[in-house]
Amino acid sequence: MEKQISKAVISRLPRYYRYLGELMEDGVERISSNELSQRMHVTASQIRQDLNNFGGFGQQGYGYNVKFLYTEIAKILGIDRQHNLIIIGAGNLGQAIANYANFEKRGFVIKGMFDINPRLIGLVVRGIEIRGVEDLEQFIIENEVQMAALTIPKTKAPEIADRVIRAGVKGIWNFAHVDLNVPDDVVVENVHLSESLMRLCYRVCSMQDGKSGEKGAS
Amino acid sequence: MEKQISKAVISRLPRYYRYLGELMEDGVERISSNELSQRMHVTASQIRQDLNNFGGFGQQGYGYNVKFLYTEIAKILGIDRQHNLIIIGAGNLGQAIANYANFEKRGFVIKGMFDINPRLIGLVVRGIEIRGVEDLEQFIIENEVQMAALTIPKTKAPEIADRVIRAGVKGIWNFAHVDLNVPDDVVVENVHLSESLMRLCYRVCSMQDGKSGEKGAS
DNA sequence: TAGATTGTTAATCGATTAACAATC
DNA sequence: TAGATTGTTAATCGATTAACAATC
Repeated sequence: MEKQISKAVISRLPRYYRYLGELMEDGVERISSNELSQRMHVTASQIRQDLNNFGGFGQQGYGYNVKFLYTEIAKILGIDRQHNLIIIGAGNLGQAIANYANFEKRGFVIKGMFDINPRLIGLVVRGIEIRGVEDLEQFIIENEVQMAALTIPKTKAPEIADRVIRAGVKGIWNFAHVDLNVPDDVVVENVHLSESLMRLCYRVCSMQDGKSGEKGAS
Repeated sequence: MEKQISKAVISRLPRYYRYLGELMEDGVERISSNELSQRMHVTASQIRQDLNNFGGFGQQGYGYNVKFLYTEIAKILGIDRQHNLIIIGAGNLGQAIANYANFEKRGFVIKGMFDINPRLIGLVVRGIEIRGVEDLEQFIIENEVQMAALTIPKTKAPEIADRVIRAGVKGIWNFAHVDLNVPDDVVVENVHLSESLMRLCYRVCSMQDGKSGEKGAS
């Protein structure tokens, strides 16, 4: 059994990936953990520690090759492969995700969109036809759909989650304000926008109530 | 100087709040840390520890009064007060936020929406007119806007952030894929959707590569 | 009172940071 | 070789969990 990587480390990887992508665009070839740490406002120690969970990507006296590290992190995250995705809930949020072009660059292919609203069914968003949820199971199987984004109300989410999981979906990107119970071999990534806004609210308020700074990283 | 509350604690408060709200809807009057811990899949110890950062809300032998705790957490989060909000970027994501009715329940009032696209300017979303960004500063001052949601491309975000901050905004809800540099008295809450999707991807992939479970909480 | 459950201290666990030998 | 910077171990720090006295 391989060493377990902590969730804290995983959640930092996409940010490293983003910074490395920008460095590549700027034509930077190599970078030291120290330089990167200053740009990212983290410690160099943490960067080296994080990366070494997955292997020695650097070279003493030189640092890290930006391009190489970029592709290695892509491999670690699994975004070097293709992932078939569907979006359930074709409202504004669902359409926002469908329209977000960058996802396709990272191997995420939006295979279909679904809704229960008859007015939306048949519409085409970014070349993707909106379907009724009747077709869900068959579509998932036929298109080897691995992940589903749930941009639907919390009342519908648990039932729809069960259905897509039974049809073979392994990852749920959950925007509904509810915690989903899923089997051990399925993962849920929650995006609870209202909770995010409340956290912002807390921080704004405690700032104004005179408490100086804050603890912890963003 | 008051004791600093760790970010980990803060980020759990909205979830407690959500569960307590649901308990209220179900007509539950009191709950013990133990019962709540089972529903939420956290330890009872953590619940008591978290709440005691802010005061003794419970009663020995009884537990916690659901309604009381609910309103106390609202006070802690600052969502018992009104907060004026604007949305900059009236695309799908901006509109999704504007349409999300629940925010208004929690004291968040969307005062205005802004965009640079002339096609969108003048349109009305949920009773809110979309304005051009020329009017930004004046609008913020006149409407006592405290927070701004940035649903714009990463290229525009830093400049717009600077402008709203200069006009008095204290909290930025940042959906752009860029890290914003802000003064000490301004807070940024990031919602980086692409990073969230990458985390999901990692977890789906490592699940499939045979590694059994995971560490840490969602 | 007896039972239940909190508030809080102490123990454990994990994550971050510091330090430095290895090595390019 | 000398200088730079990693990989990695050890030290520190913080967060979570366990335990239990206080108390309703």
